[in-house]
Amino acid sequence: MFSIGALSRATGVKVPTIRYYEDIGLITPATRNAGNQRRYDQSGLERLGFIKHARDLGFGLEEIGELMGLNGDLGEDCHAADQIARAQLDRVRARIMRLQRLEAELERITHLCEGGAGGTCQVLTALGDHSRCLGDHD
Amino acid sequence: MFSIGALSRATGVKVPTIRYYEDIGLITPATRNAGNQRRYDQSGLERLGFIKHARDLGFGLEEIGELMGLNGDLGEDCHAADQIARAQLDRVRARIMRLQRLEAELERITHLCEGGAGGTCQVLTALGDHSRCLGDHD
DNA sequence: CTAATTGCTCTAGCCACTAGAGGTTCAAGG
DNA sequence: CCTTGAACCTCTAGTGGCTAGAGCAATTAG
Repeated sequence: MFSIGALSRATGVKVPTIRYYEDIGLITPATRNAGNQRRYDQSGLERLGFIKHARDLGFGLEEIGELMGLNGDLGEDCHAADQIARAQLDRVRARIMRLQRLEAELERITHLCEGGAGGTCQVLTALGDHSRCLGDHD
Repeated sequence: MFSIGALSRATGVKVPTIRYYEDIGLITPATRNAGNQRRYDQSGLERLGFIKHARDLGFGLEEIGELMGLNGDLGEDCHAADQIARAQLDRVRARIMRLQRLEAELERITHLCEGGAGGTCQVLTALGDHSRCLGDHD
């Protein structure tokens, strides 16, 4: 049996975050000892580890709740899990593409400072004026 | 003179967001007409356009406030603007790298479903277990 | 036995909005 | 001039995913 602090160290999830997950019903309320402190067993550790890993992979808490509701059998449940993971992959790819457009634009803008010849700052001008952009970020 | 709705259409910034920007002091309070409605002129339009573009480039509102406080002269101000832009570029690049690690991992996980042969869903197992990951996402 | 650490609950704050309630003003048509 | 409907006003509360702090109670190491 672990305390909440031990669980936190074991998973890398902060103590208030664990309590928060309990509050919103993502994990079932922990059993309490005589002094009203939360105690966790191995399965509690595994569940929180699952959540941590899924969070690191960018899944939202609601999706994580869905994933944890699946029982792990092959078939329907596996298909559902795969669909959630694929949706996340699509989102990640979309965000990467968007950020790459931003990167290109910011790179261009930050190069403007070097050969500044006019009377006003080209960096500020570029930031304020989308029509001077090369591509369509956003 | 534009109404808040006309300003919204012209810039692509939603009406409640414009009011929010005024509330937090990012834009100076608009002048009002006889009926207490906000009226904007050309310079209000330009300022909000600047904010919109900078937001699209991923700058935070606080940074945008700093950028707008710079007067656009060459020299110190231009250097300051350039530094803010470069910091943003660094952040964007860091986020891209992190997301690319996630992409690789999610790609691997979503491929597990196809040749599922064992008794439990490999997708769910992979989601729950970081030690099975190839790289260090996060 | 005491002191330090860890735990408890509760409230409030972060960012950048978004939604909704309930009321007022404006612009166009008759 | 009057009506109607859209656009405007203020205010409060909610979103996600936590984080911080106050003010206590329980545990644990020495």
